[in-house]
Amino acid sequence: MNKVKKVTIQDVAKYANVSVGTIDRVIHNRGKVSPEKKQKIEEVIQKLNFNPNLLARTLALGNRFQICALIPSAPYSDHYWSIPKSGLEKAETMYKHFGVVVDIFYYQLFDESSFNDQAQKILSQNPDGIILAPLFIHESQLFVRQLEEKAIPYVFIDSDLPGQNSLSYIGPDLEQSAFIAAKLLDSVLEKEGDLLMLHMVKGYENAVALKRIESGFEKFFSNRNDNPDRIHKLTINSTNKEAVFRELTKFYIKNQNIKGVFVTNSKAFLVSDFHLTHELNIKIVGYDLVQENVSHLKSGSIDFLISQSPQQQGMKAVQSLFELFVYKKEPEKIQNVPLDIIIRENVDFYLNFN
Amino acid sequence: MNKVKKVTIQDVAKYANVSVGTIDRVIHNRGKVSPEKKQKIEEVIQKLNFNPNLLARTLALGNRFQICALIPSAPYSDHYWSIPKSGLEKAETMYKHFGVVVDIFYYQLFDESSFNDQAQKILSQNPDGIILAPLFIHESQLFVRQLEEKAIPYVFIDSDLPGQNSLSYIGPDLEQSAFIAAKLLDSVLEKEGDLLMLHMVKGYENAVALKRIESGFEKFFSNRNDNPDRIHKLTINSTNKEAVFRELTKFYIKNQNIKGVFVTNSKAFLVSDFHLTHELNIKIVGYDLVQENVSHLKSGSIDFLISQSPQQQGMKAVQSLFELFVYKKEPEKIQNVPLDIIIRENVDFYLNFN
DNA sequence: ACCATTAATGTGTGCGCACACACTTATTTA
DNA sequence: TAAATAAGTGTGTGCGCACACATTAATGGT
Repeated sequence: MNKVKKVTIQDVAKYANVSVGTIDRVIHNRGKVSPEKKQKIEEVIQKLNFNPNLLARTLALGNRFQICALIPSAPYSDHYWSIPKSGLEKAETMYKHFGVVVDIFYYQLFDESSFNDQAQKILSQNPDGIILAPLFIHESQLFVRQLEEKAIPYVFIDSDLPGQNSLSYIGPDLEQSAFIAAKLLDSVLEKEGDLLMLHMVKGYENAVALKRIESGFEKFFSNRNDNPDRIHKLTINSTNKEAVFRELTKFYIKNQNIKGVFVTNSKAFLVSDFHLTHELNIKIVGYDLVQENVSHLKSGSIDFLISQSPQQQGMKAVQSLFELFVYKKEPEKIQNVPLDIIIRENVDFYLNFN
Repeated sequence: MNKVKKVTIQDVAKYANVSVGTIDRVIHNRGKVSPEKKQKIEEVIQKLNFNPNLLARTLALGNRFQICALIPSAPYSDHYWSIPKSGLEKAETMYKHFGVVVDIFYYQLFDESSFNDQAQKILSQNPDGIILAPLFIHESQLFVRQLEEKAIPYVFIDSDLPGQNSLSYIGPDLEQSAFIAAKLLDSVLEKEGDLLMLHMVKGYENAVALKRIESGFEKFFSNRNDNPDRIHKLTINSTNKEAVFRELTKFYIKNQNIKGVFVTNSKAFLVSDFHLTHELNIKIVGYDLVQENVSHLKSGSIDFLISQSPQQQGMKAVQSLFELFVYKKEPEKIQNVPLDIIIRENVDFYLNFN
């Protein structure tokens, strides 16, 4: 058994003929060390390849890093937001031994006041770092301003709020994701028929994000010099089934040559439902592995889903903050996650979140 | 600052009116504890939600877990095997604080004797766990037998060796991956033209694996009652460019209606090269994000690559062994990794291995 | 009734580190 | 010249746990 005996601070001390206290001073440059010894010690550290034992350090310091996350609540299991949440939790169990605590606060998806309430609660806790899904632009900006006053670092997940001093944005490249959606739709369409890009919004959505998506989608076709009239856009101000059905009916009656739909949120299953009830053979590309989408994908009524590694987003967010706390390591300002292309045949591999 | 004071063994002791030694006995059931106290203590542990501090435990035990990995060497950077390797290393830095050491041993891809040499070296180290890429079936079986004699747990990555007592297999579902390849090829082919499934082997490959791939590929078309004559198979006993070109020339002259090729190893770029030099417009689906494949994908001469999360394989392997060591937790016997569908538009997101 | 077992419990030490504190010398200052 | 100050060092304690060992209480045999 080759016990790769770890080099300890004691070893360094013995080797350099000083006490551990002096080593400690050098490591943390607290001064009060004669230049000669300092240099000697630094050499010894090099030679012995000494690395402080993070375990012992954490134990001795007893430091706790409180990370607060502010994300939408998942009203039911299998809801989209339960996945980033599971990523946060997974990362917490990973890092909890190093004193990391992740407290998750939830706001209601269409209720800014709940956002503000929770934000204030978080502020009163004086956490060491924040993970924020800034779905409400204005409220998020206000919150972020307060964080900056308190010098609390924060990362965005899921969607970005450019122009802020966030430590990092961890999420999809939206424009590229729409470009991919376009390509996928095109690949199943035999190069003919019209296309619909369908937004469903409730008025609070990030308009910049939608613009990016539109631009990515259109870019694919303009790159090919396609006829721009092929692409239709429809915005429905609701995610309510009846409302969506009503609007879709109206639209499809006027536009009978639609062969493919790109649904720009996670509600592709609603459109799929509509197609099924009206026996329309129209292809669908959507976002996110929410339960309804998955079952429509498996039954073949949705063709592609684009998944933006939601679990990884949660994990990376915690990881980025942890590394900042412990190693003073600044993460990349933008961390784009993989855009997974999901079809019926590979969906199962993406579904197990232990 | 809400210091979420962690519950320690001391707290439990005080609360239960016993000494820490008794708590310790209960936790590790070393016996010698009166039933009443035992029950009392267990209740207190529940009530206070006591969780042993893994840091302190690791520090106190001073245990080191040596994991040896035996994988093919990566002759150049960007080689396929550098990715699982990076996964192993990433996991090591993650778990090194808990005493995990991952020693990687390399064998030459087409040299069984190098495999045996390294295997013996590993055995002489008496490691606590093994990660093995069992590309050489016979030699791997021999190695595994020796591991079992020594009761050293082992996991397979990349390819499975069914019928062995491995702790886990961490890798792709090959059959499904070929099924996906078929679907992708089909989706870009406008439902006509012949298909080629191309093996390149050097005689040492896992025949069972190839059978699985064939079966998955064929299943897709037979599910649709396609004409089986559409599918051609070719096996080239080399990965040498000249040899491959020669054999492909021979084949394409005889089979002029081929519209798509599925390359069953990571050498799709060779076929792509061939198509480019001979100006053939034939679609390609292949495996793995090796550097040459990526550049052909980006230039458009390869259409799809299927990636089998190589980095995750390395990470999960270490993780599985770690959890076995520390938590006595047996992993799933088969851990299939995601089969990522890679196209030009999303490849970049999969390429950064910090 | 005595000592020898055995069961049940408590105590002390070290893992590697950070940090407060104590201790030396040399250098000022009153 | 004594005392205060500073620069450079060493020592001791605790973080939470595991484990060897010391101690006490309960039971047995003769």
